[in-house]
Amino acid sequence: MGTRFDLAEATGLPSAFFDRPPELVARELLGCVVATCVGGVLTAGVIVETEAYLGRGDTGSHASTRGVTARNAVMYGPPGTAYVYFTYGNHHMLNLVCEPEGVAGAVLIRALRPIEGIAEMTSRRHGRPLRELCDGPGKLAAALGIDLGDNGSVLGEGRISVYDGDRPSPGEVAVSGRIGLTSGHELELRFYVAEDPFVSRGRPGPLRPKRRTAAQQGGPK
DNA sequence: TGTAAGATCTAG
DNA sequence: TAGATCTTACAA
Repeated sequence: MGTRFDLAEATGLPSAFFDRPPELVARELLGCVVATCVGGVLTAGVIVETEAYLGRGDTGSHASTRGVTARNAVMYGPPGTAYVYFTYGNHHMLNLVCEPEGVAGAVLIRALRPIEGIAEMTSRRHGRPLRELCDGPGKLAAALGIDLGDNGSVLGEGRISVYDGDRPSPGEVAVSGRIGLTSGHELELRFYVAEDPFVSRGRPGPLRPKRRTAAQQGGPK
């Protein structure tokens, strides 16, 4: 790996690739390439870390709500579309929708190894070093220029495309619990390339539950 | 309508 | 380690 990404020779992943259970897709996305073309600038990176999110029975998933909501509707959409959402007030997350239309499922892209448009990514990440450009879901979305405008876009037809790449051997793939969840973290649905320096630094398990109350927030923002 | 929680990141 | 940021879901 480590070869320069060539769009002309890259093979876009077909929707059939995503028309499968998220845990399968999440594992097989490792080594594939996510690319965006925002403002005429191409940026791309090799996927080194993913998490699978399932449907109603997965308490860590946005699809665990009582039914389809305005936010999670895209998770029930056709496979091979982008599900982008905004969280924690300042971060966008990139997910790829899996399963047939009508069935909720998605894979969160958690970390990339930058390979194309590094200067642009560095600019979008305010001069952060290469290792820190895409080593987290919020970071990679920022580096790739992804925002809510990409939510629901079909891969390869909008600004986001996903291409086949050099998959790691089974021995290089590690599995763990998902990161940052207070519920559902016990499920081993996080897949990453072991020993890869671009994998995020997060650790499995629940985040601290401490929150400010409305009174502590001290009025409108 | 109000409250609580959240698939995070960064500064100190 | 704690704070910033604000959208979403759900209960009352």
